[in-house]
Amino acid sequence: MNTLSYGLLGLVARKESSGYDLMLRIQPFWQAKHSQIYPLLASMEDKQLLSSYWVQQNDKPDKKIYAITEKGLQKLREWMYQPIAPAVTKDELSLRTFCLWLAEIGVAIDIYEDRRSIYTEKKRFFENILEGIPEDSREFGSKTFSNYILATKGLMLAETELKWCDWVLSLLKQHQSSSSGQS
Amino acid sequence: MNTLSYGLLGLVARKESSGYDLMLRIQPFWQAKHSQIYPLLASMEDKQLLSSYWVQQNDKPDKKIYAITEKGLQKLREWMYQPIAPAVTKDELSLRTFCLWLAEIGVAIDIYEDRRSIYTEKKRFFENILEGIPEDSREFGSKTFSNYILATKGLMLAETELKWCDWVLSLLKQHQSSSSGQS
DNA sequence: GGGCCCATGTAACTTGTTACATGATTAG
DNA sequence: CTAATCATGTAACAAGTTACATGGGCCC
Repeated sequence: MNTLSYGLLGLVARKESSGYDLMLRIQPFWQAKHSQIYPLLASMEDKQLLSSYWVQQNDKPDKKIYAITEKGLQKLREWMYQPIAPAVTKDELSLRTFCLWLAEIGVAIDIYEDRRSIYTEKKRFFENILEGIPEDSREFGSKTFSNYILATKGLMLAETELKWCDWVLSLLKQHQSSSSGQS
Repeated sequence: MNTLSYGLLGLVARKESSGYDLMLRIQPFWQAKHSQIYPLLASMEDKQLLSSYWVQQNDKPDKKIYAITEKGLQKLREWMYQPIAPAVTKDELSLRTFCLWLAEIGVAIDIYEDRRSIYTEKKRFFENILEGIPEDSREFGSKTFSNYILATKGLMLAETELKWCDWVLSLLKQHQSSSSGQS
């Protein structure tokens, strides 16, 4: 069982869901495609950690709902006592930043403005989630406590990234104006 | 050519380096093992984007230093005009947080305290880097400008993660004391 | 004497991506 | 009429990890 499998198991444990829905809900924390998720769910069903049933829908394709089994819940509880792997971040922007010295300043500004708008959107995304969590669902012990603290983290990080973009842009624009007319 | 290859090319372009050194320097921005990096460097040499020579050392194993070629530099410049992929983050802690409702509060506290000390260390790491960058090496155009803005970002993010851990811990401890004696 | 750092490399495996395959409904 | 969303799945490939392999110097 890999980490993603446990993540899916954890989501199903809180609320039975379709593979498609799990794929969407796990995105903010673990970017995985449906083509990776569907086979994992199937193999967890083979191992009897999950059970499933089909739900017919009109106007939409039918969906397969997964629920956690007692065995799956047991497996999840054990997982809670295992050591936690450090976070892995892979951001092409950082690698691109290594090479900023060989780009024109206009290109550099475009790069960080693009990133700025991505994080503005991300900030809004987490703000919306937080607005949807009522005060009485924010205490430890409730299943939504996780949502509350994770959305808060997402928001805080998005704000920090935004602040950084603004700061970088201010440095770049300052340089641009101070050296205007020199080229 | 994948993203990691361009990242390595970008580092070599700023300073010729051994594979081992590149492996260490790229860690904060792209976690890759030496077993992935060495073959990539070899294949880039095959494509004549890099050249190499051996340096003999006493007391340490000999090392192979890579330098960028004109063709490699050309390739890097082209890369600067390509679209940038969004950041990918995979943090087991987030997935573990989904399942907090089925853990005891003591276990939860341990988890976030562990993470707290990791980010305290990370903060120090970036602070040290920043201290090593003199004022006059912080302007756009210099190769160290990248180091300056990336280290600043690393520091800002580490501080945010730290603040979040502290906040989560305060919620957990508050809950712990308010419900003490109830179990 | 045990373990870490330096330094390079390969082999076997797992994880993750892209592309293929299907198809109805809805919004612009 | 074009694209997106919902919904599931597989096949081929690329990316990344773990383990194997070697070996001197240094610190405790």
